[in-house]
Amino acid sequence: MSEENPISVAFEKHNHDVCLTHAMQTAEEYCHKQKLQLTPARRKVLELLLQEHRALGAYDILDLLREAGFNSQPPVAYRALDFLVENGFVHKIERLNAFVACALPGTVHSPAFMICRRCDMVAETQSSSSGFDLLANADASGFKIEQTIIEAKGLCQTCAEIE
Amino acid sequence: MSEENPISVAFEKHNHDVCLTHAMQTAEEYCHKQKLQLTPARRKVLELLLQEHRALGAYDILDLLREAGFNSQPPVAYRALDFLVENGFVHKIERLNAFVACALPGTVHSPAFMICRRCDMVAETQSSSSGFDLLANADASGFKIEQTIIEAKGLCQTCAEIE
DNA sequence: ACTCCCACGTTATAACATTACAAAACCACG
DNA sequence: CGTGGTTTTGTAATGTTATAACGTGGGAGT
Repeated sequence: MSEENPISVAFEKHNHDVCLTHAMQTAEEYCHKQKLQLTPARRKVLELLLQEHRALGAYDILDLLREAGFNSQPPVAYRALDFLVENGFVHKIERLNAFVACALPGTVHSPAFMICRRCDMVAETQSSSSGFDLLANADASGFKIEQTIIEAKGLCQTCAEIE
Repeated sequence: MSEENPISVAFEKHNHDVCLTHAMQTAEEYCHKQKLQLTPARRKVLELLLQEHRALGAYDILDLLREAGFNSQPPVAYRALDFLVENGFVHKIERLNAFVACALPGTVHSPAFMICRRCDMVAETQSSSSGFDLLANADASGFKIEQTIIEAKGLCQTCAEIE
């Protein structure tokens, strides 16, 4: 299980408990090392995203937080999400205005996402940072890229079979 | 989004009148061929985006429409934008929740964008659709990509010099 | 104990987007 | 023509996503 291929892990069956535990541990350690506070709200939001294993809107998260006894004003969720995104534990999916737990926490990576338009499943994959035109053009125009988002919309295998 | 910005010049100087006229002509012809209606509101929105030559939010567009004597309820802008996006005359920049006129109207292309975080300038470029990992992974997992968005955030040359 | 920083509590509001339904304009074809 | 279906628009209301602003409290270092 720990040898799971990172590619499209979301589209394959696997043990959530294990990946949740592992991801939380990674986050703990990272925060400890960096002297960052993984406060209850932040921890809970990360847990929720890992548990759900899909993209959640900020207000979905807010609802879940409320159920868990947390405060439920929007800033509560957004602050936690900002923290988690900043530190690479969570990614924002711009197309969906939603958030998803990182599949490879604790590693520097340049993610790309495949988003099923039918079931809203989000799978994280790696984008190579070399060999495509965007970077070459950026270079030529003097643009300094700091971060690139890549989001592919389409149909996951399951939904493609259904349609 | 509705903020006026002095640095909002393209990364390269060029004659807006010419590109506006050309783009409008292209749109006219395309719509005529496809039996699509380039109605006054749709035409005006496209003109506005070409004129401004930067990304505008839907409500910015709405304001400009109002100034031009059009109706100003949100659906007016969103309907026009939907039409223009569907037909490839305008692209949506997901990161900014904003819209920008296509730099290559009338051609099938897979755009990528460079977005300056300082001046919100948006430059369109081409993304090669081959040779990067996303597609390979998608293929391997059975995901059928229909559309990919690529948005790079960073600093344009001008802003990089200022900072 | 003081103070600085960070995180949180809370209210309010801004910004972005859609639903729903009625009316009007357009257009194909008999 | 005219009439029926399709597309577009008018309009009100509402839904969804995100941030501003300002005050409070708690822990670390001095």
